[in-house]
Amino acid sequence: MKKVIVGMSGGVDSAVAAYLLKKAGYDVVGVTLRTWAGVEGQESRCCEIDDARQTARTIGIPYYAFNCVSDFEDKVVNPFVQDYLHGMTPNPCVICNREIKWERLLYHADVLKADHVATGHYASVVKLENGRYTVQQASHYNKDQTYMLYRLTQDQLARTLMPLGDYSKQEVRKIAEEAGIQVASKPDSQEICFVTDGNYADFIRDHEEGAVPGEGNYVDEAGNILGRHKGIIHYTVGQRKGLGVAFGHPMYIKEIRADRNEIVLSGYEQTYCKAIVCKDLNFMSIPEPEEGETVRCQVKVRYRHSGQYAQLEKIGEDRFKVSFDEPVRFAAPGQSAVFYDEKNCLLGGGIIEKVIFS
RNA sequence: AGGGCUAUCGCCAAGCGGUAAGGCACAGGACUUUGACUCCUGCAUUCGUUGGUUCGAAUCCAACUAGUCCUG
Repeated sequence: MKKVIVGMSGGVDSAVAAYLLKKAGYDVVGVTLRTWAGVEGQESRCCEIDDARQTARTIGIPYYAFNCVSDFEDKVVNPFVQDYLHGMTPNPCVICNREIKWERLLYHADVLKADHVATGHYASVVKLENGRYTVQQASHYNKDQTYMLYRLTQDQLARTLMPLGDYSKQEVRKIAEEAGIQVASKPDSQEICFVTDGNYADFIRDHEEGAVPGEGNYVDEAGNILGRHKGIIHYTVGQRKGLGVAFGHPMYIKEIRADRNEIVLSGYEQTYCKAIVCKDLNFMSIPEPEEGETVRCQVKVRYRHSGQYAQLEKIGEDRFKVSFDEPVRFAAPGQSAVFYDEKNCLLGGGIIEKVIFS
């Protein structure tokens, strides 16, 4: 009998993943990675141990909770804070998946002599004819979570099971209900798991030893001063609300210039970009393209992006230029650009380093 | 002191004789394992004040008040 370690967050999805694997005949062990010790013992929404433990008991599987708070702090939280201080818009979940979740689950799988690890992501692991592993979008596109998984390595994928790829959220809740799982109707998680009150600026201030950048100017693209901002950590590219300045029409943050403590505001049309430069790449369905080679694919510059066709081109060491067929809006440095092939599988992805508007 | 200009929601702002656009902000809600975006809903019976002209005024006229600029 194959043994599998299921990462359980305390929510419905991972609970049903564990349940389905058990039903399919696997020797299932539930594991929760404790990533965050909030004030007054509040846990983050990615690791609610009490719910996970109760679910494991209901399903009838062994369960362990492991602490990885300091690891999470080092690899996810601190880089998140630093990115914000430098005017970028980090995407902690994609880092966490590779560096924490899979890394630690596989470690525990080895210790517990398990063959696989599994999660409750809405996506499917696929082995291709070229021998590589990739992740295919969920059949129910509106819950597809492949965007968050593009950084997983071949070694990680080789041992990964994702049982929920063909289920809809409604089906999952129904299965949970029928199995008597208590969290069947628990709300979906949302927002960054370790910023429990949704206030990033305060969180960053609390986690930064040094001074955080203060007030500065809003400027237009020509450099004219349009007003004052509260400090760059309060803003992100694409933001329209909460700017505190009024114009006759909507204004968006086009760019954050951390070095000059300036925020560039522009109208709707000016927020489109035609290309981006990515770094820190990871390739899945294909090996990393050579310099001079170009690859056609579809690219998402954010979770919930419908995607845009583009051409990839290696322009240097761990640097790729992504040229869009049609301009896209609100690509933000620090966010991830995720590439898909024609079969809706992950081709690869990287972190947006630079946005090219014209 | 004289002359010009302006006074419309907390803020910006359209309207130019026919019965108060829009944006920001704010309040709800939808969407969401990142940030943002987006989408619904609500938000001036009233246009500095007082009179007048008119079937009808924020829109025209007068006076007053306040702000602003120019001249002295």
